[in-house]
Amino acid sequence: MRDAEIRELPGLIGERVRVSGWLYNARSSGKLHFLVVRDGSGYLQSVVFKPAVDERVWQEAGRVTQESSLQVTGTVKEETRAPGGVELQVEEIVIVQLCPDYPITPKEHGPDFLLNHRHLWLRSKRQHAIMRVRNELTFGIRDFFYTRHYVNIDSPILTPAACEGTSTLFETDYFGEKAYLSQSGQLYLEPAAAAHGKVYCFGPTFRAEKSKTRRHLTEFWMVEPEVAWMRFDGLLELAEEFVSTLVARILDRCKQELEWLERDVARLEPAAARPYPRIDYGDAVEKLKAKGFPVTFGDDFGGDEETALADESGKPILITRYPAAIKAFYMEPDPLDPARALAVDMIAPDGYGEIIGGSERISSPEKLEQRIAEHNLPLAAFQWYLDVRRYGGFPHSGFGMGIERVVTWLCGLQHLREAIPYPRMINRLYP
RNA sequence: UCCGCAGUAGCUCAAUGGUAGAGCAUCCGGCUGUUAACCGGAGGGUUGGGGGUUCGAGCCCCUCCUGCGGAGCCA
Repeated sequence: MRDAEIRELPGLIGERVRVSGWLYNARSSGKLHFLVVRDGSGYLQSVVFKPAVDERVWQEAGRVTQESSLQVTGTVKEETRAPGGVELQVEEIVIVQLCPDYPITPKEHGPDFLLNHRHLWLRSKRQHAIMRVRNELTFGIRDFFYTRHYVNIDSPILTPAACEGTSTLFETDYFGEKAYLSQSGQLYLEPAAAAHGKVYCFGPTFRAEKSKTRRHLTEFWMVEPEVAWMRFDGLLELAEEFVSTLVARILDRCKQELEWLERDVARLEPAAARPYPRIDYGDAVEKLKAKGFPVTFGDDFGGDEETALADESGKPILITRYPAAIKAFYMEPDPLDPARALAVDMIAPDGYGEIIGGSERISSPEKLEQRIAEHNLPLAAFQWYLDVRRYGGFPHSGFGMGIERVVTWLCGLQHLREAIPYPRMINRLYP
């Protein structure tokens, strides 16, 4: 007899194993108990047949409750009637802890109830699948950059001032001074690009905006590459290659999870191939006008507008060259039209919204200083950032991608809050 | 901050202004192949808080609280 994880069992047919886990669900008839055990690596139908076991084992099988921790020992058997094609013929059961009144039943629950029990909700099959996809995505991101010789540079979370001067920040006391939780690692990444060439940061980001939509969290994870000498065209190429590579990886390695999530994979497959459609901001405005949206040149797009612009094919789209006035201060003006910025947003299809925002950065110290003044930002706080231009200025570009929005899209979720283990939103800090 | 929707059993939801109900969960019983198993029985309620109208309020009115969705802002 050996200890085994459930994922190994298809290769252990006929062997006697012990599995440690939790009771996921139970069904019984007069002389049979079907105990579905989960151990994190999979789900196992364990069959207890009354004539085949001691009376004590039969009694234990009858009293074990949902989510009780237990160890089952028996013989692995190929069985087409069992989910997964393998089941365990039980000889011994040890209940480690009998679980009383598990709150989350196999029936429906509302979002508020489930979020109050997020620490338990994570055990459910659907949440398990989402976290597996998230895990594959974050590992795929690091793999993507590592194999292309990017260096991971972690940005600080506690910062002395607003990075972009737009969003509302969480303020905290820092030994008598004010400090803020970071809303972007980008500004700290640019100096590192001068040190290593190709860099990225990957960490939590905080926005104190009182947003109440399915697309917003107050704490979310963002990955931000920054590349020295990369111009705007190169940035568009990078964003496309990045997202298509990640989608292909998920389709290849998370088939089971996407099936459990009932994700329409055919809707995701087009995004695994390049190129993605690109549309100039000005053309996007015209397209929206033709569709009856009350937009004028200079407006930013809302959720409905983004959805209307999205491609029919299931590919994300790139919207390029936004008006400078509605974009961040550090973005390089378009040489063809200084009122525009070399900025790009990537919009996921099917209403999942913006997943990437990026730009070429201003490389001239004079131009940057002027922009800081125009945005009424405190010049003194940005001296170190201006140094990137003063001491060997160079063209560079980068973007930020929101992890939860991508997970939401990949998994086909209705709400961003399911895409992170412990969502932080307005009115929700527990558990 | 603004607009809209909602709050009834542990959970998901019903209930013309007239005796508060069902399914699931829990407990008891039945069934040798179940797939959110099924069948029978039992217990379980200050209808979010406060005030008002009425012979009578879960339902109508006022107010507060909480949650959800959207706008703004963004990834």
